[in-house]
Amino acid sequence: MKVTREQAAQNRERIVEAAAQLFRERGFDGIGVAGLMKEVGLTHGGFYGHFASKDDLIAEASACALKRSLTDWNEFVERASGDALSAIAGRYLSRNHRDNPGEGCLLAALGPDLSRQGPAVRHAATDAIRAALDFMTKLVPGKSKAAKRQKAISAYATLVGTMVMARIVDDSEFSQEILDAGRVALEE
Amino acid sequence: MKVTREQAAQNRERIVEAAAQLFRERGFDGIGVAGLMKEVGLTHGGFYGHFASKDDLIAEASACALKRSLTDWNEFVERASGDALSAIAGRYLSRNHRDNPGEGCLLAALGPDLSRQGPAVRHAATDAIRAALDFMTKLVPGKSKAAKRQKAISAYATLVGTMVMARIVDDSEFSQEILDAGRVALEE
DNA sequence: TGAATTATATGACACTCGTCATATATAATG
DNA sequence: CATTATATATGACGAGTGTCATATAATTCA
Repeated sequence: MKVTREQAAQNRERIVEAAAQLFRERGFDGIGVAGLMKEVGLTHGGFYGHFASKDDLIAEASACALKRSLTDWNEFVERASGDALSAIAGRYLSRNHRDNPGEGCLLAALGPDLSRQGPAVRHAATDAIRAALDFMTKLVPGKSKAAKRQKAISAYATLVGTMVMARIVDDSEFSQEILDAGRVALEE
Repeated sequence: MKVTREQAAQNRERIVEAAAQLFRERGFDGIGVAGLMKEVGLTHGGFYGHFASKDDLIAEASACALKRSLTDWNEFVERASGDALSAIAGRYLSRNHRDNPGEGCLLAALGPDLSRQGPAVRHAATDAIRAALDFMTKLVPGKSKAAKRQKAISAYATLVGTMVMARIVDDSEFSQEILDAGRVALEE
């Protein structure tokens, strides 16, 4: 069975997108090549026509997810009335984001797992984090450029850490308290 | 080969401690039962005399690591001259902690992986997080009890998120900048 | 000392994993 | 239309997984 060049390219992209979602939902080890291809409607053998290895896909899917997050942030900010950081925090620290890691922030869904990956993955993630911080530095209030950057970094870290904690906790009231505390901290 | 009751209990504890370290270093899926027992100097079959399953061990090792972190914090604070939160932040956001996840904070090493675990693990983690936050609430400055608690939660989240980011980044200068930003944020 | 208990060792089980060689069938090209 | 190129399918490989039944040997207890 062969398909159009166009169709093939489209299949490749569907694999990357499915991977980006499933990795965030189940972890890099939580879904295998076979299961992934099945999800896209293909058989596992065809995988290696598109990617050199699973690690290769992990790098690409990670970059894809991070890039997507940044464009989402851009959208929120443009639509937002009021200060930009609160707009982002409101979206990021929502129950919706907490309960749907597959479509959310890669760092909150796979942060520690990323640091255990190979050089390619970590480099892609580093670039994306840099881009996100550059974006955020412009939004954040502060006297000097350095102060703004420092604030941007710590704000991002607070977002990630808050979401990680809110997802671990098995008591929904407690989880909500954590989300609220994060939002308050980013509003002063 | 049989050993003393005492020796057996000691072996069990060594398994838990080795697991607590290796899981933090390699992830829950990064080390198997066989490899773990080998590390302790036993054969893999003996594992099920001590634990009902790998999940069982994951729960116990997680609880062990979290409990240990809290007692460590207690020590730092008692020895510290100056404010307690800065003392904790100084230790937590150090290069030493960043480069040795196996002996560090479980949340920073396995946060998202914890949220994908079964009820037993998540419940143990929830209890430990509650205890850590209770401890931290006492240390943090603030007008009301509620304000102190909110501050404690966001401070913990900032610690975790900062460490997660600092570990992902593959540029050591950038990583240091992230650690510094976290420390500054927790000092105001 | 002799008998019962039990901590560990051995070895196997069914399964999943990532990877790849090969086959097949269709699109692209002349 | 004939030929080449190639996207996917099939099926297998070895290695690793968690789990467990059984054997062994030493401790514990009567």
